[in-house]
Amino acid sequence: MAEKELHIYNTLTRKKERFEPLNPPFVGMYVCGPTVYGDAHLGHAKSYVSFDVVLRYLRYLEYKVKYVQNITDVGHLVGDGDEGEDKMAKKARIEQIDPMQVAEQYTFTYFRDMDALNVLRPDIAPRATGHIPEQIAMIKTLIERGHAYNADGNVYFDVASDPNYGKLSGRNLEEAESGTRVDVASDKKNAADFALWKKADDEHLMKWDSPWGVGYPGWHIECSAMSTKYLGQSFDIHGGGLENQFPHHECEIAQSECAHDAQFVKYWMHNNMVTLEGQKMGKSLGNAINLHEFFTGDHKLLTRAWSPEVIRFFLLQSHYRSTTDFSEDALEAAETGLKNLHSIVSAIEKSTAGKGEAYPIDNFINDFEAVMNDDFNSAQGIAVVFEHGKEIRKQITKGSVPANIEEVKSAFKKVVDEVLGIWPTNSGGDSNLTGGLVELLIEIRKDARSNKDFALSDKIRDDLKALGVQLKDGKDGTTYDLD
RNA sequence: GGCGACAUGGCCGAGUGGCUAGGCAGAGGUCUGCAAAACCUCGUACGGCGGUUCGAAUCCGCCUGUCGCCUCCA
Repeated sequence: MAEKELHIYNTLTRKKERFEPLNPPFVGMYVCGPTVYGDAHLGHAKSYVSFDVVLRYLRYLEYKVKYVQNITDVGHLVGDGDEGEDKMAKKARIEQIDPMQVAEQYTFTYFRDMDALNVLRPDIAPRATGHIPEQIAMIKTLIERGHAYNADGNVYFDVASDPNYGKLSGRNLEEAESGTRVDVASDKKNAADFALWKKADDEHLMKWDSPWGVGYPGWHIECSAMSTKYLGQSFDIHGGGLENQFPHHECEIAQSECAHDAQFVKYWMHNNMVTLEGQKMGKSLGNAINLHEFFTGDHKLLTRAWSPEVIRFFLLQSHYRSTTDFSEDALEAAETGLKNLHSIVSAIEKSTAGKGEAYPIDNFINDFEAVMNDDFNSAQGIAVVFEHGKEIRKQITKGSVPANIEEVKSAFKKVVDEVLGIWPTNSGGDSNLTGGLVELLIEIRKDARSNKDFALSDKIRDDLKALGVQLKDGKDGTTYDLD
């Protein structure tokens, strides 16, 4: 389907909808960020690479996007036996440091790994602990409006007061209760009520004063408070992992819409999960491979290192709403494919002074936009790049560089670099020392070959190959690719 | 138990009521001093059983299988 307008699959309506921002050309976009108590893993990569392409494509379409992604640095309750101990505190106890050190350390590694994946930084990365007053204010409003109640220092959202509760996840309260595996806290009016503020005991490390006593905020309220602060009571896009649809996003909607009388978010987007041998990869399952371990190869399930570029390309080859099943075989195929793509890009980049037939570059742009307009189909976007790229390279190899080669270059730069973010990082060898040296060796090899000194010419070829420089003999001389 | 996804050629992975996805791997060929690269050609896939239709892998039903959410998690 060739879409001229951007369409987004909206989890709220379970349909693809034409994208119409609330205040064009401005777009407010919020994506749930990480809880910083451990290194980012492949699952984080899938989510943030997916939304990175959403962001980049919106900017490509010339929307003025304000992109907010929170950092959750308040711990929430762990699921196992450590009743009442939160993640940040647990990690801090294990490592014998202050919880804020834990947060700071993993915030650093999070951005380090995302930078490596070429994920653009959010415009604003607000921290939950930096927005306690905003969260308290919102809770007060909810109490005043009769949507929340204080039970001896624990403040709960009163789910029964919100007739729309469940509209995102398609649940109703009766069903949620009958099958629940959660022990119901005794001070709740309703099993589905969720905490806005929790009372802290003496041992609790992260706690703040509030109108309801010393405590700490519930998990969901930070996203409502911070998105409202930076994007307003209503904004365009809210993204996150599918597993957050319920309860997290459902609760965000309830809190925000009951506090503000305005539609919270227009388009809800959820990325699917990464699986490892068919099983969900997650921190709590202990089968998550950290991104840093991928980059270094230092993990018992990995046979070698995998570059961030390959990880990004691998992820973009599937749709964000499909699960991505990880295997090293699949990564290896992606690696070879990416290398080929880079070879195509570099053949185009190196071409100048086109005198051949002009390439219909509008077709490339139209094809690319058509698939991206269909809910950001990066997998098809990559296919479009291959199809047109190979066609153009064919012309170039035949010695008929398109007359509009500069236009071709800028189109590829926009699509492959600006939107997809998979531009070769080390391709521009022509003007630097490496490029000069390789060209020199190519000259020497050429002479050796005309003298039939194949021992020398093969040595040059093989040794360069070992250094990651691939020579390619063509009709009009020899070119090269860097690994 | 409730809710929801998905099952595509050797592998990964898009998509669609009739027309080529793409990548990886593989086969043959052109080129080459030999290779590599590039280029040309090739596989005619869509879980099973019914149904709707002129026509379904694409729509409907049932079945089987896998997975996710219902609890912190991207």
